Amino acid sequence: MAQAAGVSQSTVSLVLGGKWPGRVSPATAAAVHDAAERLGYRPNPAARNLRMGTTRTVMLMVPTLIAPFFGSVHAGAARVAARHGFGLVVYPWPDDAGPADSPFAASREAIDGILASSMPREVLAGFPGTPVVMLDSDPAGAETTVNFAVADGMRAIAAHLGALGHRRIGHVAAEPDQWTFQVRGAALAAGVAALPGGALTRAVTSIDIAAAKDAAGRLLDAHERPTALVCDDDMLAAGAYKAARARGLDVPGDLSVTGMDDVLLATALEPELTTVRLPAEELGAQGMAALLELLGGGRPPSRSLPGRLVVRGSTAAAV
Amino acid sequence: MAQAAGVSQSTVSLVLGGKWPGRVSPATAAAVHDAAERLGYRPNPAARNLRMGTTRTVMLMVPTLIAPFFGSVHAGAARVAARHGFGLVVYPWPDDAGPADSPFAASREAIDGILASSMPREVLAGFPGTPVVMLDSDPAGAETTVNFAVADGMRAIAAHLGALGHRRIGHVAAEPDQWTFQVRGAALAAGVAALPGGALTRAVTSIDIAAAKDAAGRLLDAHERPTALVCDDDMLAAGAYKAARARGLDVPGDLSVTGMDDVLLATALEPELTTVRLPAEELGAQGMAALLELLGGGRPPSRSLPGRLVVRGSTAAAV
DNA sequence: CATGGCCAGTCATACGTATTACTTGTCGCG
DNA sequence: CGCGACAAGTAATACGTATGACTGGCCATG
Repeated sequence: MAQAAGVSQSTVSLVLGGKWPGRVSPATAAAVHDAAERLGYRPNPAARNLRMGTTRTVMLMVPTLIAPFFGSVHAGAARVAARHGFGLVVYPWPDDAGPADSPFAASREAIDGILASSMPREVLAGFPGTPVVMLDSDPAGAETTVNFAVADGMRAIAAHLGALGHRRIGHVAAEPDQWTFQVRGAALAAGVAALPGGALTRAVTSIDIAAAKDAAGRLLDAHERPTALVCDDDMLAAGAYKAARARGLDVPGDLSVTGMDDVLLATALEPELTTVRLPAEELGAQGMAALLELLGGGRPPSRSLPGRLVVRGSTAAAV
Repeated sequence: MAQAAGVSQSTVSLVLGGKWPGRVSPATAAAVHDAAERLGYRPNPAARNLRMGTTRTVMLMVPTLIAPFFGSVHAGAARVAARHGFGLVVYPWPDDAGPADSPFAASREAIDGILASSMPREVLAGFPGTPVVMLDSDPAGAETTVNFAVADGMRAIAAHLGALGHRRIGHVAAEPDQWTFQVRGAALAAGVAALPGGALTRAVTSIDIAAAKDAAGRLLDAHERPTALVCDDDMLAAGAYKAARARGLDVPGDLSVTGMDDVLLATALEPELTTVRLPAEELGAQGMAALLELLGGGRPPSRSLPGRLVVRGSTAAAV
């Protein structure tokens, strides 16, 4: 390449690196660019970063990409990473793998940092010393976190239902192994307790439509049937709809239902779901920004992003 | 590191590389591993690949990761890539970006190959000389492709509806800018033509629930209302459900509806959707396998993966 | 005319690993 | 004892780029 342009390798580097404007004459620079074009030459990025000992690649760890929520997180993170010239490898954590036999064990050294969304802290054990920003996770840890203000969201739902006259409220709860679901549960309990005469019942389920249908069914079959079901996330609400229909209950005529997250599913359901919109893409973007700041030697603070109650057709006045 | 273990750098490389079993005495190997453990030392993967001029990273290009379908494709591709020690960067193509100003332009040289799913061929123009495998794309091109047998799927749907007595069939069609939708449309037309007395009407829509509702509504408001709506994908079927409900039509009592893909949404709808299951994860896995074979100097053949009709509650005998 | 400063490039080296070729020591065997 | 085979480790080099130090030419200034 150097001889093709009739200059030294150093000059090629100066031109193509672009960091030293004015360091090289326009004519020579043009010759280099021309030769590069002709040969289809591209600088080897690995060699480029060799000196600084960095890969300019970060890893996103998510439980799965099949849930659209994490697709949105990725989109936000990828946008910010790309703008800073960082590559982003995604890491869907397989259910059955421990830190040791994870499929990405081979490339675990090939990254500068980790953005972990909704992951248990243990999975980071395999990556000692790697800078980490955690999303949607317990902020009590040492790592910088970016979270949603889910407690506010749950309180807003409780207040919304309270204003509609609901008092007996059922909670279709996800298993509290994730921090966010612990918070959601506690906030809902507090919100319902704040209603005069408010009473909360709860059924726990895995995040699966059929399982949620069963759990919601248990609540609906109780002696004093709740007039509203608050679901920990939108997918669980789909199960609640099914349980209601199976019992001939109309949503929202006989039963109000709410979700949380506002993924695509929320508007696919009929009636469309009242839920709290969590800005997933913003979560990814702010998390990535924090991680890059961390990599740059900064000390980014933990943050919390507000959600917004979106009232659609699944809630109505209590009967 | 070398001196910490009391050996030469070469020996460290021999031990940690692991490619030369028996080349080094067990005692020395243990000493090296021990020192590495103590120092938290990890070989720099960039330097590792420097010699072979490869990055051991491939790029997945998808229109978006927010659609669960592409999440599944990614999962399959990531699994295979990881097993071969390849990193995988994901590339959601932004609607508004041309090849030039794409957010990943900066890292475009940092990859060995491209796996492009459901992407227009033009986006590859910015990556001359890079090995490519295309998924869900026109197999007429020069690249190796891995596709679904969507034509078979559509014919299976037509036959299923035909067996239920349906003759007037409406097609809620996605815009035919993607190859797969052209094939789906043609195959459905052929399948309906094969039914005695079969008649097909068509309304085109963007892939959006509200737009699909409008398109389905147009078909349902026609003089001779179709008794079944065939939708080009599951999300469009959600719109068809809405159009039916808005007109007081029961699914499947008054109207049968089918989708294609079998994403999560299909079982979240009520009634659950009759659709064709396309093995998205398998698509990603086979595509990645083909790409890795290509990178290894092979010439992988193009393939087509069969779908499978999944009959659920949204289809019934014609009235 | 001598000097110093700047411009445009080049030289040399460093980055961290893989690999080839070499060295050293040991052992077995004739 | 002499030789070759072999085991275990090291030296040297290559990979491709970034960058600080250096060089030669040119011009302006005194």
